[in-house]
Parts: sequence; structure tokens; C-alpha cells
Amino acid sequence: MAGGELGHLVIALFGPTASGKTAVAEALAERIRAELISADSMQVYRGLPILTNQPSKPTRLVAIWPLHKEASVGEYQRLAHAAIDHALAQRRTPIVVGGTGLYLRAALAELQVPPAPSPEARARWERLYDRLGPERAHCLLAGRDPQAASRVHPRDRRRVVRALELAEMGYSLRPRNDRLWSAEARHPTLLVGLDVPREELERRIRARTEAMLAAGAAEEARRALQGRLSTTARQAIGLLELARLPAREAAEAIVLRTRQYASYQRKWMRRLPGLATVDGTRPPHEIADEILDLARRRQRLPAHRGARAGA
RNA sequence: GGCGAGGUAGCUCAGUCGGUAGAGCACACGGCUGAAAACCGUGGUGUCGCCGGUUCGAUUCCGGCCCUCGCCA
Repeated sequence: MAGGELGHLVIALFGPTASGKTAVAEALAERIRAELISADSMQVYRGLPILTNQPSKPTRLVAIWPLHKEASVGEYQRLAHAAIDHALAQRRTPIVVGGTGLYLRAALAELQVPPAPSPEARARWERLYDRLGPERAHCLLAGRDPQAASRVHPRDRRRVVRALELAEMGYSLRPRNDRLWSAEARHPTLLVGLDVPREELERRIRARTEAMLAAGAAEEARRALQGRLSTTARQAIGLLELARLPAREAAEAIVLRTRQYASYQRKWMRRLPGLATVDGTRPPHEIADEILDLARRRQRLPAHRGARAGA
């Protein structure tokens, strides 16, 4: 049988920024043969190690793309699946650590990812949307893909445009197998969420922001902005703030956006099926022990129950 | 001290010719399938600075007081 001490089990760690995911993952890697794999839409970029809080221990799918590259879940998904399967083949336990809910689900499951439009098609549909206005554009979509239209709000320009592109190419925005919000996974998976109370998280976010500034985040941002930035990379928290605002204001803006991001991640945590919550305020090595305990217990269950728990 | 401007939501402000008020941001909740640190939707959270007067009724008009900012002393 492939896999190490824990067999074919994949361990996935989720939680808000500053909940201590990285430290716990590293503590786990000290205890078992493991392979750390990042599920983070910003850590994939090269050139922002401080702002995106990249781990210091070797981790897959970190710093793999230049800042001018447009990120894509589909592309990330292929790399993540390869990394996970490779680790298992080497009898290592893949530990998927992520802050980006969509990326985490893409790494664990087989999401259907329809093809990208040509830039021309996108521009054409965007112009049409702007010319018709939300209501009539949505009507047009309803005529071509009623399923998609019923799930998309007329004012959601991005999704109406995307659905129109896909309809034109013979696809639908609504996939046949909706695996995003299910517990389905490619391998038996233990999904753990680190829970940290709001007030404690706020303290950690402030401390981390100060630490980033002290570590030279402003210089990192300035350097990154000298090159071409993809629309995805330029969304990194702190990048534009540090370039445009005085240091104090930038720090406040970073704290605010990080807090908002953390609250978005908590939402994902509530919603991810099959997620086991552990107390993130305890020391990382204790949390790691608790997770290994959960993992070993999971391994004693019949495979089909392990794979489908919470589905 | 004098003159001027102002005190309305957590913040920045609008408004009410007298019938207890609303925008943006923040915040909360929900959605999401080649952008997700993105994007979309829903929700107003309030001694209208304080005290008194006029009035059926004052956040609005009148008087006094307190506070903030600016200019002049």
C-alpha cells in the first residue's frame, strides 16, 4: 500500500490568517514523513515572501509563478493534484495548508474547471454587458443558459459575463457535479480548521503587520511594483497600500483588509463540510499531536467511511 | 478674550421651509466553479452636543451653556 505511517490519508489544514496554520503544519512535519503543500492564491507568487507570509520550511506550490502571471484555479488544481499524488507515492503524508478556500477545495477534490475564454470574447461580452445593462444582459443569459442565469445575480457582472462566454463555447457556469461545497475528495482526507477567537486574531494580525513592516515589506512592495503585475497578483494585501500611503496609514489599511480577509476565511470554515475544528490558541506542537490522534483514529475506520465522513 | 465655521450612525458627511432622519465607508449575514487576499447580494446599528423657551409636536425656530477647528488679539 502506498502512503506512509498514515496510509493514504491527506491532512488538510484550514483557518484564518494568523491562526497559526504554518506553525502547526511544520510541527506535524517534524512528527511524520510529510510533504507540505500550500493552498494559497498569493503564496504562489515569487517576489512577495514577506507580504504573503511565505513559510520558511520547504513547501510545494509556493513562489512558483512570476508576478506578471495571471493566477488560475484550474492551473493550480493540476499542480496540487500532482504534488499530492507524488507525496503519496513516496509514502509521505501530504499536508495541504491553505488560506484560500477555493484553492483548498480544488487541491482536495476534482473540481470541473471549464476552459478560459479568448481575451477577445471576454472583451466582447463585457462591452455587451455594459451596453445592455445588468437586467437585459441577464435576460440574454437566461435565454442561453437558464440554469446558470437562475444562479447568478444580474448585477454580478463578472459572473454574467463568464456565463455568457461559457454558453457560447458550449459549457455552463453550473457544473454537472457540484463538488465545491461537498466533502468529496480524491483521497481519504482529514480536514482540520484552526479556530481562534476574534479578539486574539485581531491581536495577532496587528502584531504580524508590524512584523512585516519591520522585515521590509515596504521595500518589497516597491520592488514588485517596478515590474508588470497581473490583475491577480496586484490584489495582494499591502502591495498598493504600501506604495501609495504613508507608513502609518498603510499599516492601518493592511490591518483592516487582513481582518476582512480573516472574516471571509472564517465563513469558509463554517461552510466547509467535514471540517474538524481544533483550538488554535494552544501551542502548535499540542495541536499537531491532537491532529495526529484524529488522523490515526480516522485510519482505523473503513476506507469508505473515512473518505465520506461529513458528506 | 473678539469674530467666523461647526457639533447628526463606529468614521466622513448630507438632510429635515417644525411631524423623531440617510449616503459612502466600517460592521453583520448570505452567495460564489480558468480572477477567490477577487466578485455579487441583503441588513441602519442614532438621546440629531447639553439645558431651557415657543409649539399639539423641536434634531429643525429662539435663548443660554459646553466642546472642536480657523482667523484676529
